[in-house]
Amino acid sequence: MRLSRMTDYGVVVLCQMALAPQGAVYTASQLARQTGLPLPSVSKLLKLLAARGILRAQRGAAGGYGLARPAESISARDIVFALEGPVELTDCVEGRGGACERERSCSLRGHWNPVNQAIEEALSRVTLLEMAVPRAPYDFIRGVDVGKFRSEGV
Amino acid sequence: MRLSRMTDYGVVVLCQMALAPQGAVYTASQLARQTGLPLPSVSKLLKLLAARGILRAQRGAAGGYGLARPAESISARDIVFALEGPVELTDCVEGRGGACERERSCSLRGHWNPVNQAIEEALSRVTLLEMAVPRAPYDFIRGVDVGKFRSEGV
DNA sequence: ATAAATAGGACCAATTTGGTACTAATTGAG
DNA sequence: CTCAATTAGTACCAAATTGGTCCTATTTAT
Repeated sequence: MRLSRMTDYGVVVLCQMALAPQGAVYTASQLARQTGLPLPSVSKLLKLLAARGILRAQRGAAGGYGLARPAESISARDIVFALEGPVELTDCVEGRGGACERERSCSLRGHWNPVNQAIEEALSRVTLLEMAVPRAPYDFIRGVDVGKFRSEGV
Repeated sequence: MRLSRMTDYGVVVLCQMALAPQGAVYTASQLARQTGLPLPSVSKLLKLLAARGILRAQRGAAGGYGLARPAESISARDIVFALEGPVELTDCVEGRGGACERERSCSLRGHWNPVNQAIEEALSRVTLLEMAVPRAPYDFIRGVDVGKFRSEGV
């Protein structure tokens, strides 16, 4: 049970952006360099995130990408949704017309829904800012004050 | 964000078995016929579930598969674990030696863990019995008494 | 004008996945 | 004891998905 590598990349890239002051823009190549990820994939990723409203894109020379909202109001759920679509653990999800021809008679219909919802909730509770705050190697630092950290611009 | 089709099949097959009295055995072909799923896949599935201890296998003539434990003590987490391995949303999960060469310096390390755990919890809360209880088409029946339903052997 | 950047496709190679096929081992029944 | 039914195990194949590449168009600051 895994997320695609693209989603993983997405979080890495977004974390990088989350640590800059609001309004800063990064180019695709900057982000690829800083994260060590392959440029073409990062580029594709950024286009997608911009199309889904997570990022704001500025075209043209001196353009780039920036967060469309503050990092604390972007959740893991937003990112997963943007890059993988809705959480539907199986083909059989209620409220999708015609996916399964047995829908009308199927007695299993909808049984995964509570699990889907619980997972969405879990993803919603984690914000990008929380994911972006660096942890010291091997957890030497504990109880970091997120707000303080952020204002220091580290 | 999805489970593999095999896991989906697994739940369908297990639900079928959950509705029989404890100790009943089904052959692979019976289950394939009853569920309408392809026999070879069902067969492979059952072997796996038996190897992982979810099912108990009886070899030889008049053999077959039965639940190793009552349906109410098998969780969705057990099934997902058996068929897909541990919930690790990304490559970067703490406590897996050597998966990522940047582990020592990585500041993102472990940030998915809370999400992984929340998902495991969500899966653990749903039992096979709950998934197996038939729902009337379009939710005409509500508030089924699971225990009562079960003892009637429907 | 030009250069730097995003937008949007088409395309390809590698991996994963679902499905198939075959042989071996086990066991109940006649 | 023999046979037929059944699971166990393995190797393999085809199709789908995925990550990655490449090229062309569009936008925009200088």
